[in-house]
Amino acid sequence: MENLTRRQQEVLKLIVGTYVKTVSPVGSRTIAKTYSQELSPATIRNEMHDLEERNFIQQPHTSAGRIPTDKGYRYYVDCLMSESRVPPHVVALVAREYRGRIDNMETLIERTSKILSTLSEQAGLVMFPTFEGMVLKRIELAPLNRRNLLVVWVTRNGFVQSQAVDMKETIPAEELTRINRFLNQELEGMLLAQVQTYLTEKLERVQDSLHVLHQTAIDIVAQGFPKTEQRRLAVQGSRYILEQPEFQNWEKSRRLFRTLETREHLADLLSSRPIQEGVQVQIGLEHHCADIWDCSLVTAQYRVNQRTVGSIGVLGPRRMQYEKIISLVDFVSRRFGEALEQW
Amino acid sequence: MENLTRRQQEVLKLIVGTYVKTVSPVGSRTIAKTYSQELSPATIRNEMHDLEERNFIQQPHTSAGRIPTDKGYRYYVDCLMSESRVPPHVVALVAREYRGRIDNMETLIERTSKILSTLSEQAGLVMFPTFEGMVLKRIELAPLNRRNLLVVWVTRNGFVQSQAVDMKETIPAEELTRINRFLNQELEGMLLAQVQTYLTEKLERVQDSLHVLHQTAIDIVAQGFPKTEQRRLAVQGSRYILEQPEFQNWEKSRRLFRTLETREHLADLLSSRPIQEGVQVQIGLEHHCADIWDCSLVTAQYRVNQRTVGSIGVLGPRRMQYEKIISLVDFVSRRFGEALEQW
DNA sequence: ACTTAGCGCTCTCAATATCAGAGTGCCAAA
DNA sequence: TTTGGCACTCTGATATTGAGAGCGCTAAGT
Repeated sequence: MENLTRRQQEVLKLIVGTYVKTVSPVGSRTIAKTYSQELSPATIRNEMHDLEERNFIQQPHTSAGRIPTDKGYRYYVDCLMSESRVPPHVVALVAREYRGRIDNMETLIERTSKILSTLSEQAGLVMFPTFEGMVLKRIELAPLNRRNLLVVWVTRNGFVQSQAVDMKETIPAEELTRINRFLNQELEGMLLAQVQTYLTEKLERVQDSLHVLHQTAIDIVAQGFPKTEQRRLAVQGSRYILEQPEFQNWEKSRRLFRTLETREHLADLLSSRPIQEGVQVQIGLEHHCADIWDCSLVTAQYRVNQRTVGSIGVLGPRRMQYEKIISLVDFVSRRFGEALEQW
Repeated sequence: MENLTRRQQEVLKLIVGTYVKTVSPVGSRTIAKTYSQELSPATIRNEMHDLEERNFIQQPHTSAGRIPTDKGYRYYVDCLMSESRVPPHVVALVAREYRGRIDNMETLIERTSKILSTLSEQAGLVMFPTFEGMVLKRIELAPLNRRNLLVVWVTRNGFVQSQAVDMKETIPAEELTRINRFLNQELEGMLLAQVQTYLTEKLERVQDSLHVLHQTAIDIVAQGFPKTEQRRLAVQGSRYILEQPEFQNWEKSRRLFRTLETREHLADLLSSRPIQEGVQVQIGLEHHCADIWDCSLVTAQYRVNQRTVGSIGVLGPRRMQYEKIISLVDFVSRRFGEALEQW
């Protein structure tokens, strides 16, 4: 981490704070007035000059005030920002949202992204939990017609996934029942990530009369393992970003919405392994997604029974209230994990 | 329908056609040049004056050209528009999209709304099929914990819905199995809309030793009947509307996105009973949704096994190529219905 | 060595003026 | 009924101007 003098730190902090509020470049007078000691604008100007040379701040044009650069925000987030707790009304609101009857996981997830977006006044993102991270409660084979079979997976926390399988030949009803019973006996309570390897190993060990049945069962499980949706992403409140003054520019908002609608990039960003525990902040171009270079992304993973199964996040303009958003994302990720567990 | 002279009709038709292409008010010179007979601009001006008095067209300001009003578009759609078939490349593209393996209904629906939006270059909307309109294949009861039970419904065409039920008291596993078997025996192949009444009537008829079991079964079905999602709506390509020149105005786009994100209004519009068969067109304020007064909505219902179970639509600026969009929506609604059937 | 007053300079933004171009409405003549 | 012609209106692009904000630099003060 680079060295900044105490005064430079304070100046940078004031610049970020003021810019986030006013959305217009911050001049030396403004800083001089809010600065703790009496100092003339000229002195501040000198400090600002240094900060600019070292690329913490920049001028949109000659003789305008300064705005923070990516690096400036980064330093702010890492070193200057004061920790903050979510305010009581947020705690209350989140508790209220999760208290009511929630019929299925989709609703829970939609509601969570809605919570994130209304409280942050920015876009709220929630990755659906990875299927592999969940524990199987029950598996159900439902024939759709002669050749197609629907495999329905119910996890212990009530998440349901289904996947159609195209069978080479019709399987008689009785055999299907036997396979179904066999699968439930074998797999109940197992982590879904382990299901396939477990079955294959089992096949190698057991060489009995049931061999053919086992083989079919493995086939069904392999083909019927949910393929899509693993990276499904719920987005709410993209309109908030549109309302920000810096997105009046329509080329920007075009690009933003392209990214938001495709969801691929976002899903990548959210599901990439984080470097460390806790809340991640990606500022401006740090996330390497050129279409939203002007946005920052604050993410956190959530856990169910100590196991990380997905992540949530907030996407907003680079100029955002990082303290507020970070504490919000942290808080909601925990509560969301708990809600998933209890449910 | 109001009377317009042949010439007035042709002038109106040309105005709509030209305006849709150029997005700027159409003057008398332009019309005079493209008009079938030789006529001077002055003559056209007279006709335009009449059309304006009768509210088919209007001037954005004095001495600008004319643009169609809602009434003008309506007349165009009802009387002037030439029928059109979807071009071969659209037929091919849609066929290709539906040919590939589709793993679950969500994917099918997402893909359909994507088809609508890319081909129309506007927002594509697809209502999920009403659950009540589908036929039950199988019902599955999976205990989540002591008090909660997950009811999983699988329809004949492979759609899966689940709903958690809060039981007053724990039901023993064996009894649950019996209830489950009973429900499957009784309800398989039944239209979901009829399930509840059927069971209640059955209860009244049968007064045997199984009465208590039946009672519990009915309870479970009543509570476990999927409540949400009935009006779930897939939206793709809202960004296309944002790109239209008339939505550069940011107050407009703000309102538009509010509507698109809430989805409630849209779902209402799509699920309201249509006046007649086939494609519906709602122009401008005809849909009584003030937030999108500048948009038109083209919708059609889709059927599975002769039964109407949902609808699809395209939302775009009022100035749209109605021939093209109408034929597209009509075409996709049929193909989508077929895809749902075969699936 | 640090701080500051002051001055000249630059750039933006809003207000204003100007002008060409498009299009109308209407009248009078064909 | 149609049309040529002309005066009038409104927009939109372009240029001009001036006030205001803010900086850099220098020289003087502490």
